[in-house]
Amino acid sequence: MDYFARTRVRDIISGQKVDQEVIILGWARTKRLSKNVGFVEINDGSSLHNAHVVFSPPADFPELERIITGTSLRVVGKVVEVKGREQAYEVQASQLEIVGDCSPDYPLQKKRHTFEFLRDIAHLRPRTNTFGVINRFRSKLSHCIHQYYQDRGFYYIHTPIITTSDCEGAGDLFQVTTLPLQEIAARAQELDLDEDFFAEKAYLTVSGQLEGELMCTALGDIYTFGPTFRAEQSYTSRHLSEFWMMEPEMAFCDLDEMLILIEDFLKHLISFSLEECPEEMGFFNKWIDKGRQKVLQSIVEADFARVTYTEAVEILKKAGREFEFPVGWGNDLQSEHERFLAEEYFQKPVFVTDYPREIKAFYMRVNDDEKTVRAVDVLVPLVGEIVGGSQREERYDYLKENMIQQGLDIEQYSWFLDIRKYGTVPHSGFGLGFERMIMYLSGMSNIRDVIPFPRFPRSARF
RNA sequence: UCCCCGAUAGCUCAGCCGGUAGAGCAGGUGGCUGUUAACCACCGAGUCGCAGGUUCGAGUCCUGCUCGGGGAGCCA
Repeated sequence: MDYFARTRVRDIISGQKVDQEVIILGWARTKRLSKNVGFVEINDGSSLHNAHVVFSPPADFPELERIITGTSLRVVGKVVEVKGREQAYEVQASQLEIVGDCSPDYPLQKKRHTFEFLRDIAHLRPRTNTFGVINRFRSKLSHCIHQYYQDRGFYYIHTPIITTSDCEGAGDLFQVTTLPLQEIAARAQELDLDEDFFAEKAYLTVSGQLEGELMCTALGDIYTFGPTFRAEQSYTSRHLSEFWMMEPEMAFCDLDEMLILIEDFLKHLISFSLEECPEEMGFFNKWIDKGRQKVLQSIVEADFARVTYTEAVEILKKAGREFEFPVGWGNDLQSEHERFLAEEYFQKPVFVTDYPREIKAFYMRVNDDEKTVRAVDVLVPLVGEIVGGSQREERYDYLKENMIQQGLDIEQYSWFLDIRKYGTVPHSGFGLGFERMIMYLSGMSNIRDVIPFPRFPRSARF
């Protein structure tokens, strides 16, 4: 092929190649033919926009007949500037070659499809405008996250996917096993864990946090960014069984210092999107959520709201409205409460800190009041909880007591306790749900449409 | 796991008080025009999600199941 010789569509429509001959390798999105002139729009994945290729006269290009939406093509032609058209540049074709015919039953058409339909053809939906934009945006935002932390002296740590910690405090786990379960079940035998691959129960990770904590006591500032697995039976528009989470962990950092980092980080992601991804954000603003850009712009310019859990409860009590779930100190905040705080009361991202000890995980640092812990959730309109984090309990005795109270196997977590035994330091960390961040930035309302291959209960195709 | 809504052509949908199936788009054929979600004409296309039930008769009413959507819980 002409892999190295070809010109990407992105570079053609930006005008870089005007008056030059180019080779385009891509897929037909739409074709319009008439007697004297014909048009084929070609997309090669490098941009939302298509290259407009002109065939004049169409009779000179018999292959045109075979082109339907989806056909893969090789085109040679000259880039010309045009006036008074939607597109600023076109390609006057001199050669046309069909690389791969497209069967007429191709499901994608030159019109809008519902996201529900596209989920059923997740192998083809990357070729649509929306998913092209989403996937390019995911890539850019991933890079941005790495850049942000690398620039600040954080190290990227690859924490394990397979773990034997069965209670990281974050929900149900997928068990990993090589035992022949069907045979064992057929013979009604007992499972012998000693025969299993790791000779003990193993799971897919629900968080890299515990390993992150220990790495930060060696490297200072670290972050993880990888897949995370939750086996809950969640059927909602904001939960996945497999999702990507970004988790920094900072030694010698308390909660208040971390809040400064979180706010700066989230604003950085927003600024990056607005400034460096105009094509994507323009698309979202036009087709997905009108007014998205304005909302994001206002977030960058204002401070996030900050309340303690106790203050939040007071606000909810005074809200003067009936909630389905009762508001009371000691109860966890329900979705409706979080939505009220973020969408109605503050109308911007809000930090909620210092939750009751009983409703939070064992590793969170206990406050002097002995009733609350140094936890933080960041709630945003539309998505809900986008960040969850805490200052970690760095005092050996407190941590051990918390673990016993919450019924953890001390023996299994001895390595986690050791960190507090050998030169312990205050440290803090949080987790950012990558897909939820994409939702927030794009305005996409279903998390299954912001990840290429969504996994959720009863669904792991493609 | 619980609550609500839905499933009709490849896609998006209409189909009234139960009477035997329709439109746009897509595909095919022809025409026309520097077209741009192109346009015009014609053509083919359906086990009305599945299984029962009520009825002379069910896309339409009832029950169960499957799948999809929205919400709750869990959380990122």
